[in-house]
Amino acid sequence: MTMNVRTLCLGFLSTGEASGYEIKKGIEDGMFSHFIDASFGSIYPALTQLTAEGLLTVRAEEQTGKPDKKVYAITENGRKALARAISVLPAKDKFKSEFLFQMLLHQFITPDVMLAAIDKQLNDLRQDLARIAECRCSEQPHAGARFVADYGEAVLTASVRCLEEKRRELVRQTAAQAAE
Amino acid sequence: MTMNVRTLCLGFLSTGEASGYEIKKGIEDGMFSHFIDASFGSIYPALTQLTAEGLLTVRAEEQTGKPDKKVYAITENGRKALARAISVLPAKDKFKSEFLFQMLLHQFITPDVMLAAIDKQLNDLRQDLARIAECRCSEQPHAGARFVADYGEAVLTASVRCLEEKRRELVRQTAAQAAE
DNA sequence: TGATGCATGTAATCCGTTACATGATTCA
DNA sequence: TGAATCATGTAACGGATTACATGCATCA
Repeated sequence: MTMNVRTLCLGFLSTGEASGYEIKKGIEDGMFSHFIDASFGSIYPALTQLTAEGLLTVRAEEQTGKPDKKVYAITENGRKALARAISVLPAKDKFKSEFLFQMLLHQFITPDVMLAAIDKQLNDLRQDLARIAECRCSEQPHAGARFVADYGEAVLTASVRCLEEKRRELVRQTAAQAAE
Repeated sequence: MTMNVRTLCLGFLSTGEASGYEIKKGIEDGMFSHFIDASFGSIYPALTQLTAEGLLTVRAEEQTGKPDKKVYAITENGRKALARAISVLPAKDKFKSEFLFQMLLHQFITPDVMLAAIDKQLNDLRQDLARIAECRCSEQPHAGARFVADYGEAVLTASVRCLEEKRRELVRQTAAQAAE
């Protein structure tokens, strides 16, 4: 499966038309955001290219007060290309975590730096959870969205629980050492 | 925090000396593998560079039957550089999942493709869990390794549970539709 | 008046992977 | 004999991010 910005744009537009700007925002705070991100610098060229290939159509939308919009819509060929790209066994998930790298090498950092890192991580995780909950309410939850939301929620909840325990442990230990 | 191959090599070598080849293998099946990966093409140049900067030392080790090894060891300056790189608030975790992309857009794939994807995902997750369990036994588990192992296990276990349920649901639905 | 949001786009740059090149040994 | 493991390295290539460029409207 080729999971690049092209396929991502096709996927996003399969649910309705949108501009490049809206795609970026939609990815950032919709269901896609758990497992993907993309920048303007990659989205705009991809949309131009996909349109040239006939997988999308464009329509200029004039707006008063705001700059003009280029609204993209997926074509029949676009849907076919998406279906083809998506019908392949997915590659293994890729997960990169500076946080876990830090925790693995915790002997190089002070307890307060470690605590700060844990708190930041907890914060990030909780924000993600909140966003999922939001999506659940706003978007009409079709089966795919429910699947991704359930999966994300399960993973994030487990992370938070584990971290909260680790945090308590750390605080206890630090207090014990300070008391010596 | 700058989590690139350079920092990764410093981190790995902080636990003992190793060759480029051993670093690659060690990352692949040690605790690092949950949240990082790196190829030879990036490791070898990084080691050369770090040595030139005085953060590592090299020693050629002749071997009978096998090609010579270049064994790298971290220097005092290397440890300092690592500590500096690591004492910064970590960036947010990055997670990319073709699998979830597929599930979100499940209307474009057939039930059997979906089932195959789920089974592959379950397989990948279980392999990861098995590797963690292995690391738990082989490596002497210092606090950092235990932290990462616990975290990884919590997350992966939650994923597997959620997926198993989703799989049962899918099988039930497919059977019901076939019976119509 | 200065930041933020809306809106699009290009160019420089980074960071890494993949493929290639080389070569001995061991195991099936 | 052919694949796999050990071992190092370079070059081509890809894919994306960051920074830059532009410009109007709104809100504090």
